[in-house]
Amino acid sequence: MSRRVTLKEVALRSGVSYQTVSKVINGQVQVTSETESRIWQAVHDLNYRPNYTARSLRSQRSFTIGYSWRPSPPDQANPILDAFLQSMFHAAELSGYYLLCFPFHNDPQRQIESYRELMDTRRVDGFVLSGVEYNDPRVLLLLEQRFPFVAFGRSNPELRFSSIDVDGGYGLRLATEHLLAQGHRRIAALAWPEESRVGNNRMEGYYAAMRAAGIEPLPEWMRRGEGRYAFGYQAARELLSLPDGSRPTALVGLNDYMAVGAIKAVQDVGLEVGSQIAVTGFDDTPIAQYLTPPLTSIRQPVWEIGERLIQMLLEIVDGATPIEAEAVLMQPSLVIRASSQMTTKTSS
Amino acid sequence: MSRRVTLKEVALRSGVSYQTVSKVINGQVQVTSETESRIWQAVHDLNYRPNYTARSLRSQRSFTIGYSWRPSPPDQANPILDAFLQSMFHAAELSGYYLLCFPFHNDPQRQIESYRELMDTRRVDGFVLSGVEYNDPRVLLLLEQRFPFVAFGRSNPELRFSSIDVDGGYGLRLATEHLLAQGHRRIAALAWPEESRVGNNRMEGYYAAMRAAGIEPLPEWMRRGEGRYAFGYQAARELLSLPDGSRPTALVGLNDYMAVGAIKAVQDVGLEVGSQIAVTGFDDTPIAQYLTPPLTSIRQPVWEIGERLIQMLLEIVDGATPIEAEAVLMQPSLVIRASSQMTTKTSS
DNA sequence: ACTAATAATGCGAACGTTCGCACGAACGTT
DNA sequence: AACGTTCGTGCGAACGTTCGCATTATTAGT
Repeated sequence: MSRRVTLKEVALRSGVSYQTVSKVINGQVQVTSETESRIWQAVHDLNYRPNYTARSLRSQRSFTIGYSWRPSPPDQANPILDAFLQSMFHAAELSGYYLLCFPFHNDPQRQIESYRELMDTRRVDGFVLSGVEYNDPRVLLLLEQRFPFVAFGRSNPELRFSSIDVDGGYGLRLATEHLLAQGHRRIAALAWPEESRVGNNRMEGYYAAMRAAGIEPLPEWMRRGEGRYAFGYQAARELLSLPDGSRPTALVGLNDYMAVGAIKAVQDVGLEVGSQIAVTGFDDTPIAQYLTPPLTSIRQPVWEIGERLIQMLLEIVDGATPIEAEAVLMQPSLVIRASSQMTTKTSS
Repeated sequence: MSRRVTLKEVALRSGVSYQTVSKVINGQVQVTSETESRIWQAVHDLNYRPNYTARSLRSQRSFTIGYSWRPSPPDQANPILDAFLQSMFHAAELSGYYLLCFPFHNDPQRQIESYRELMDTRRVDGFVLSGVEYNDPRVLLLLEQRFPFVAFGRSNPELRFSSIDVDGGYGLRLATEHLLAQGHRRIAALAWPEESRVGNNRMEGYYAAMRAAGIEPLPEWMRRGEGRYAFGYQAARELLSLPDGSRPTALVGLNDYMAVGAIKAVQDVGLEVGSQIAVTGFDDTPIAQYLTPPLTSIRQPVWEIGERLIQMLLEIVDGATPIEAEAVLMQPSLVIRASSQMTTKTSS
């Protein structure tokens, strides 16, 4: 924690003014190749690195991106957090940026305060948002302040900002079509409440696939609730006790936790998952492949999302010209495992 | 992205010099209660917040803590990452600090370069390390440079630095004693390779508990390998095919993934987990409670660890007097579920 | 009323950069 | 030979704070 090498020392050692050293380092000026090499030599000898804070003060940029996310409850881990963060760190580092992470506050007032603080103190140059909701106060604040940000997920259509979202409808279409291809006709859904935009998006894919197959889903096949194990279990029990003609033979879950609950319910009533009742999830939670049977699920291109989000944000932050907001939609992929297959052959 | 309020504007509005405003805000000086209230009024009216960068440049502190961690493979998520990060964010925020997160590089050279960069550019005031290894290059670098840091986990005993670790030995003692209390006598272990300090720590608890019960574990009960599902499965199969007299009736896993693999192996040979063969894990991976049967596991006090790590680090960073390095050991707790109980009653 | 002490405030400098402009030297052009 | 150009480099200022000391206003002590 000792020495600090400054521009002046480099200048002294290479016999030019310190401002010239600065310009050479930033490639803003032509100098004799001789002086240039002297300067670089000195930089190297002294192991000089520009003081980030000073550079930042002068150039009015912090080279820092703020990110905060809603923590998952302890019994329901966020399966993509690690990869999502790492992908952003890597992409940011390539452009000389770092991520500043700050705590998530449930109180909207307090939460907004966090964002304001970071903006007003000029601590970050932009934000990445995730888990945006309809009329998200953060989005409203940042749009109003014209502060750069991008979001993982969409909000109200009339709010214009750059975002990337996973095409959940496409994901559910894949899952539903896969089940239809296995011969299923009565396919039920474990869904989220109606207020959930993400949930509604995903369900569209289910309806699209069903109707394309000429099937009009029965209203009782749609169960809405909190996306947790307990609800998945309960809903599946109810679905399995429907009368013979309407009892589903397959269940699509909007997340893995509900699907796992459903698997347990199927097994508890003495039916076999896969061969008799098919189940699919969403998110491809790591341990899902180690269940008995392994869970068919839908995987999001997390790494790519993180990278592109950062690239989009830095274009806004760095870019000379204002960027048109764009909403990118990415395609998830279906990972087929035993929980949705007639043959009990364990894949994976 | 518009206005920026500076000290000077506040000063103008309250009729004092901007330096005085600074001092009042930082409570470094006495002023008339009248001027004081005028100043605070102006601060409030203009919504003034000190520019972080300028403050940082002048005071030579970044109020930022660096943290980087090794990402988990996609099929083996880190169960405590989310809570660990959030706990640190909260603790840091209380003291006006934020966390700067940066990518993890596998190449040691490149990794060290990341730390050097952040130190030399004065971008962070200290680091939190996790996953430290014997002769960890990061530890050696930071000690040599006398740069403030704390670690989650221990390293060589002769390297003196502040750290918090979970008493894995205690955890395994709890698990083993629990199994002994259920009447088990032949208890095998799914362990990590001998080079693993964490693994060796944990195993000590197993041996302690066994010997305290007057049992000398057979060498063949100890299986070492990579801490993954596949190894757990394989090792359990081998253990279950030992001759009658030495075949274990219980398995302790050093993590949940091995335990889950073991559960599958037990079921595949037609035995019942819990009533016939008991299995325990380590980490209390969220989905472990939803397995069939739910997995008994060991839970680390993650939130407390994160908070205390930050407190320790800030004492070093903020403290006027140098702090004595201390190695704190925290006690994990046993979460008993059906996988280790004779009665098939599902707890959880 | 005069000085000494104390309280309240102001002032200049510094932190380490980047930025814009100015300046001299070398160059080619008329 | 005098001129405009370009090239290489230097200089002063600024970014918005904090810090130490100087200065003035106030109070108390004789």
